[in-house]
Amino acid sequence: MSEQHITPRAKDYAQWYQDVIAAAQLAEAAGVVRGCMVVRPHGWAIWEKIQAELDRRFKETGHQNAAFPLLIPLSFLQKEAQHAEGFAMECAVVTHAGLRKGADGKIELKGELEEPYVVRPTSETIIGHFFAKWIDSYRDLPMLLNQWCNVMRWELRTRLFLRTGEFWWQEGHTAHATHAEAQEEVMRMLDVYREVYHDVLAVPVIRGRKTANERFAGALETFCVEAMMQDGKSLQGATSHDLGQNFGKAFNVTFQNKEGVRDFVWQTSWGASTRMIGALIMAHSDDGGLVLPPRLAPIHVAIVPIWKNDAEKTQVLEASDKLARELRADGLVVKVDDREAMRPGEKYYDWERKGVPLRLEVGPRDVASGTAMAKSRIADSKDKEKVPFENVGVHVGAILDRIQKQLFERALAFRAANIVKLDTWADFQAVFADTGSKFVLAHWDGTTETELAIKEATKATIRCIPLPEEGLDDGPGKCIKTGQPSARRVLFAKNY
RNA sequence: CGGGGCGUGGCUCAGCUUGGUAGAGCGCUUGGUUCGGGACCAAGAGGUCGGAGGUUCAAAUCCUCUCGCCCCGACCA
Repeated sequence: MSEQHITPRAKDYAQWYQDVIAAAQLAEAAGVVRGCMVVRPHGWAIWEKIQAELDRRFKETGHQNAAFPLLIPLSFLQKEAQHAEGFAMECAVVTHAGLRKGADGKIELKGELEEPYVVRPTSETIIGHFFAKWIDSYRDLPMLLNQWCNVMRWELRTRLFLRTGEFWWQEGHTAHATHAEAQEEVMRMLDVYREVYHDVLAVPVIRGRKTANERFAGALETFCVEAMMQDGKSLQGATSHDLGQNFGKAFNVTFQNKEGVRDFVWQTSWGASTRMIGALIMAHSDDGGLVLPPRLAPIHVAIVPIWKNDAEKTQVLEASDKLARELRADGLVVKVDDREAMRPGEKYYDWERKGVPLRLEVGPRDVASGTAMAKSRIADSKDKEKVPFENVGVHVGAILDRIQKQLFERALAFRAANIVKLDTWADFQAVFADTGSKFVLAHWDGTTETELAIKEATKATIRCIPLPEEGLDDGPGKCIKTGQPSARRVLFAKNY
């Protein structure tokens, strides 16, 4: 409603990001709770769409949803040493239950708990506990669960959607009889994430394996999908972990195999969070505000009626409502913007900053000609096209499909223009000078020491070791920093 | 958690140096005129100046503490 200024990307990318979120009313800092956010209805509607797309695919691949406690006994966290170490610093802890009125009349804490609870930063431990209870035979496997929930990580520095104290996500947890089966699951879910990013968010991603240094605390291997943002930085879009038997051993999750031999289960976990909304914003949005791919847009079409007097108003509103009814019959969400106090131009800006993919203008001239003026969110403001009232659903559907496709292609082209293979340290440093970043495919000698030295020197990190299927490698070479032998190129970038 | 910046009607900010009863623009409400890319006129409503304590006859302003937000770093995904 109120006019919002959006800082241009070129001027201040971080400020632009915040402005887009505010202008589209996606979320805001809670303020009263440090580092936490309030997701406003428009933001949550996008999340619900993402959830629906993921959830459908989880079910199609045999998973069931369940729910586990928000609070985890502190002792659980301690059972897997690496895991505990990895999350120790960011755990919020519940130490008291109940309140009472103190001597000064103020509310104070009452009963101290014998064993404190940790507010879940992730649920491997508590789910491990229940897996141990539920799994006894190879016939109980595989166990394929997922939960949609919120988690808390006490981050020192937060940014809306990208890193907040509390965030919403899904975490899949599975147990298998063999390592091979678990490994298959890890890749299957990684591909689910890739599919949703490509087909729904219209954001191209690169699948890869994390280095030991970047691995999930407690995992054997961590895989990820990495997406390029418009400033050339990378954002980890989702992760899928091969937990090996680490949690099986920590929580004594065992089963008897066909031969009657007892063994620890092989587990996986995989997750994607509200951070996906951050990826969406930074991949597609522009200086005019939010840009949403049609498949995620809570509102697909905004119809703006244009009138000068009551007679025209009646006429254009009637036509607009009719169009809306037809489009809704096709399953689209349509708003007829009949607000009296606002002129058409202001309505255009309003829907644009909210990311609505398509606007239809319906004025007296349009009613006379039986067509509406259609304006795609990603087209130039002068670039409007006529859409006939007749079979409007077919035409609008085609335009929305086209926008979905254009967004993906635009993002893909941007990434192609900003991904480079480099073989000299000087070139490498030049790319990451100041605040610069691209996707750099370069050789690395495989040691954590070199990885950290490169980070120290350039702030770029190894985002992943791309899977062979990504087709980004071209054989062995020499490490860009040390000159030592390297088997393959890895992906470097600054990251969110 | 270290360094820096900022908290004043819904929003952007002025006022603070040099204490003296809180301002502007936008937005909002009402009425009217407008309406094909951010309209205009008129009349209104709206603020314990982030919070607590202190100094003072008097604090948005000075001092101390504290909370929150933003940026850089460290940590993290």
